[in-house]
Order: sequence, then structure tokens, then C-alpha cells
Amino acid sequence: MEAQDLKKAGLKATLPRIRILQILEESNERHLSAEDVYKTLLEHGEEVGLATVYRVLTQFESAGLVMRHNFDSGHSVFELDSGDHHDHMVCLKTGKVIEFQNEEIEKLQKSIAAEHGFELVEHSLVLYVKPK
Amino acid sequence: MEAQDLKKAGLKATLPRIRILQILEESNERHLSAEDVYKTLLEHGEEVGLATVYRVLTQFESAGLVMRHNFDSGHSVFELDSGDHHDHMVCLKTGKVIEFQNEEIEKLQKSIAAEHGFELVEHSLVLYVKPK
DNA sequence: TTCCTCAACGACATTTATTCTCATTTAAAG
DNA sequence: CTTTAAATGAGAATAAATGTCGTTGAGGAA
Repeated sequence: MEAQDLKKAGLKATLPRIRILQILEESNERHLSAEDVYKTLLEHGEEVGLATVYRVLTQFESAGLVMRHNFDSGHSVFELDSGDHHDHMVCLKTGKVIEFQNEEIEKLQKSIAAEHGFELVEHSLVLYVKPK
Repeated sequence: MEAQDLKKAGLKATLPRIRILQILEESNERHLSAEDVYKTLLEHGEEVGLATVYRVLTQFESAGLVMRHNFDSGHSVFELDSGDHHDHMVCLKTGKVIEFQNEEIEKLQKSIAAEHGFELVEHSLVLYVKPK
């Protein structure tokens, strides 16, 4: 039923878009770079250009289907936007990414922004951790 | 007295390093990209290569003299490490960067990491805000 | 279903941020 | 002042991402 999701998001249901959406859904990793997606397409024998992957991921971001993260790696990674907001913890040893939620931190952020006369639009919180 | 700071950090006190340190200290902006530093050098008529600017900033980071941030802009910015830890708030309208500290958020982060069996090494928290 | 049109695509050139290479220069120890 | 390893400048090289442009195809119209 992916084609419908695309139409709802205002995007024509083209083959590259459907395939990329599938990869994001079915991948073991929740966080994929454009290159990751591209390589997976190639492995599946799909004929999709790298430029298209970048274009489509950016469109998905605008459409609210995926979220883009810039951890400290110098390139973007994307994950399906499941609606539930969460932050990330990256293990410096293994590179593993763990997601977490904390209502209290969210509240504090809003009040900090407000204290400075701003409204919080979004935020990025990444904890870099190592095994104890 | 910058030369001494460099020696203390284990770096030879070369002209490019001294100049770059000065620029970081004297700039109006606390957060400068490598390009920003390079342009400032050119304006001052200094003959320093761009590659050197990148090298020196990376060395400064390793030596703990500066901190590197990767906001959402696709390139790194650097600020002098004054020792006092703080997080950042970026205004989406003006691009202005405001610094803040919040002890409570810090504590929560540590306990979240601990809950997952990790030790917090460092973190990156950026609030993207707009004027109210 | 077939046709038509514009959005989307693939291939590849280009840009941007950054790093690498290597011949030359320089800080600072002797 | 000499020596020498470390640092530098110039420019080539790389990686991530975007732009260009001729071709293709999704999906509404006929």
C-alpha cells in the first residue's frame, strides 16, 4: 500500500519512490544514508540513479515521510518518520544507534526557548556514549 | 601570550597557528567556519593556505583548544573552548546562535545513558527556534 | 485503452567542504 | 648558526550532495 502513502503526501507514485520507501521500511537499520539506499537498490538489481535517491529522500523529508539527521559523521542519514518523537544515543564504540524519549527534557527545552523569547520549532539531541 | 597557550597544548607556536588563534579570540562571532577563518586571514593580508586552516582547526580541536559543532548547515563551525559547557539555540529566522546552560538537562542525560547501560561521553543539543 | 503532457528520471557534470600529497620552509633544540 | 623534524602552501584529490539536460513514464484526458 505504499503507492497510496505517496499520493497522500502529494507525490506521484513512481517506481524509484516506491522502491526507496520499501527499502526504508524493510531495512534492518533504521537509519540509512543516501549511499546506503543506493547500494541496496543496486543489490536488488534496480536501475535507479544516485541523484534520484538524493532527490527522493529530500522530497520525502519535505513531505514529512522521513526525518534527516546529521550526527557527527559528516553526512546525512534518514529514517522513516513514524510520528513518535524520539532522540538518539550513539555508541562511540560500536556505532550503534539507540532511540529514547524523555518528556521532561522536552519540557525543559520549551521553557528555555521561551525564557529567551523564542518558540521551539525543533531540536536535535544526540548523546554520545560508551559501554560502562 | 598566545604562543604559550599553544606550547602548553603541545603545539609548536607557528605563525599560522598564532594568527588563527587570534582570529578566534577577536572575532565578533563566536562560531566560525574554516572558510570564515580563511577569509579573515586574507582580509588581514596573511599568506595562509586553506588546507592549513583546516589542519590547524582540527589540531586545535584535538588539543582541546576549540570545539567543533555540526549544526544543520552541512559544514563545521568552531568556537574557542572556554571550559564552561553550554548548548546552543539557533534562530531559524536570523541564523543567530545563542548559548545556554541547563544543569537539569545534563543530569537527565546522564541518567538516560546509565539506564541503557552506557556512560555519557559527550552530547550535542541544539534547539532550533523562531521569534515569538 | 491509447494518447499526451509535464513531472520525474538517469547519466553525468558541477559544486562545496574537506583531506591528501609533496616539495619547500621554519621553529626551536643543540 | 646549523640542523632537522615538523609544519606549511599550492594544488590535486575525494566525498557528499546538487544541478543540467535530454529522455522516459505516470496518470489524466480523449
